[in-house]
Amino acid sequence: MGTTLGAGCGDVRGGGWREGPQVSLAQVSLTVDVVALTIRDGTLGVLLIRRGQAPFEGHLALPGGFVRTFIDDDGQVREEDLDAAARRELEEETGLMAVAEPLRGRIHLEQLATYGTPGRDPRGRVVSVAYLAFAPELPEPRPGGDASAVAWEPVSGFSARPLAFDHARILADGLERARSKLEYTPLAISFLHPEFTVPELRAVYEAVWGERLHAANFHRKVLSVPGFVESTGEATERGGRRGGPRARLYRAGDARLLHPALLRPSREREIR
Amino acid sequence: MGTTLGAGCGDVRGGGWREGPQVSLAQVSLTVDVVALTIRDGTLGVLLIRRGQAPFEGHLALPGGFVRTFIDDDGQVREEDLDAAARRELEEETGLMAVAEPLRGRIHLEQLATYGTPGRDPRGRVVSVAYLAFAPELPEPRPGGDASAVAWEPVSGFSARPLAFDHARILADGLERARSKLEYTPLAISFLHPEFTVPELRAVYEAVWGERLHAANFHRKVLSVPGFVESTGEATERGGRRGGPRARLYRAGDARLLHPALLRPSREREIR
DNA sequence: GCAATAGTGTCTCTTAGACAGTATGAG
DNA sequence: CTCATACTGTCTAAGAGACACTATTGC
Repeated sequence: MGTTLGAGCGDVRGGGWREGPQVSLAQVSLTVDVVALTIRDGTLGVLLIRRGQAPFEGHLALPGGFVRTFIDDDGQVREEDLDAAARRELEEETGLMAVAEPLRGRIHLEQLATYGTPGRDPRGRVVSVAYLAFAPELPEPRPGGDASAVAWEPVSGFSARPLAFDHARILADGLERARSKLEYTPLAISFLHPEFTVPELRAVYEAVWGERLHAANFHRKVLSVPGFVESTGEATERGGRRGGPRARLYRAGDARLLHPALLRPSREREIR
Repeated sequence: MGTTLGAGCGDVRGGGWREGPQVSLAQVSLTVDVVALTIRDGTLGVLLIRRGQAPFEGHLALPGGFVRTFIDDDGQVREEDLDAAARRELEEETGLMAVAEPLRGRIHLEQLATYGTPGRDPRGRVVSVAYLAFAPELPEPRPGGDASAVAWEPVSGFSARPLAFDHARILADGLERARSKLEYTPLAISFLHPEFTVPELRAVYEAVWGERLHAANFHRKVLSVPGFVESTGEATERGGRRGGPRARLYRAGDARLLHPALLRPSREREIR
């Protein structure tokens, strides 16, 4: 129990609480953790670090860290926004900012959920705001911050190696959110470069959902959803690795929601 | 700027941050705020309190308050879970616990999102975890905690009276989440008593979505979605207020997701 | 009786998904 | 050439939504 638990500090507001144990307002440490997903070699990968210090030293974990308060030279307090903290941790701890500067802003980042179960962090009361990031294929990251190593790991095998803190739960929630968002938003395109083919888009869906899709129906479906993709008029320079015609190129359309949605074939099994 | 901003406290972890301003780990105050929705007289209502003290004294606000740390008589620190804090604030600040004890556990409560923009609370760095609650029609609440008044307000008019803090934004996010969840989950049933009729269920959808639905098609659709509702074999004692046959009674089925989903008719307009 | 409502029948249009089939290009 | 692949055609079954219609109740 290292940090100040805030017992007795904070401005206590009057009235309304009951007899019984002494009560104080919780001052908590706030962290952000990022579930960053990408597609590498046709499989879904998540960015994991190996922790360089206690607690959970040597364990795999999601990139993340404490939200900060900056104190400028003139004494002005500058607080960090949660979204900014998530983006900073992702860039800093993985070297992505240095390695892939032109990709800044092309990484989709959204808040996932907040985890505050007492005891989730042995250092004391630490509440974590988790974020979900979708990134196009990126170069190998480089460790920074308190990470001793960092790498894209296939999500299929993550359960084999337990993660630090409650990060396995956060990752599971992030994966479910990602799988669900692919159904009714065009976010799959966030995994791709600005110009892409329909088969590449299908590969994203197959990797995230973990199942094969019917190529012909997927193709027609994608083109029939208004605003999903927009033709560039161009085609790839060469055919696929094993031959075939050159695929046409598309870019993102202006739709923010897909209607009708692309539903997962296996949905029926999760209904009850 | 009342509360301790945590500058300089907390266990600083080594390495990795850049030159420039002095940096410290943020110790924040943590609050929960609840967007509690119900259907009253066929219209969607949200539970609002009138704040009894500064800041925003006299303004309307969502029920909520600080997450607490309890210190038992033997000095043991007992931290409060976020979900528990949300439920406690909802019950305490509105008197619902005393008024409607048998309804505890019948109120659906889920985490909505976390709001931590610097400056959102004039008292300092206060981060709020917002929750969304669906409740069946409840008796009038009674003020408690730091609320000087509390009431169910129709959501249609909330924008006329600005809410404290960033609660208007939180309410808007909660409404959108609720509207969306009705499409693909059976949560509309959370607004109803254990036995209900299809027209009552339709009234929930109409109130939350704010649009009239086609009664005949809605009826057939609800009965055709596997596991949505389950017949009790009974019917209401009397017909509607203006006549008509007695409606059959149903209870919740075992589905956790609706497939196929019930889509909002007006969805097309929000797509781009 | 009249008006409102619960619930069913049925028709049309759209969509999902299966399958067949053609054209293209790497090796 | 062979074979995988991009893409199109077409058929079937299911669902969404519109409309007509019957049955039942309060007044």
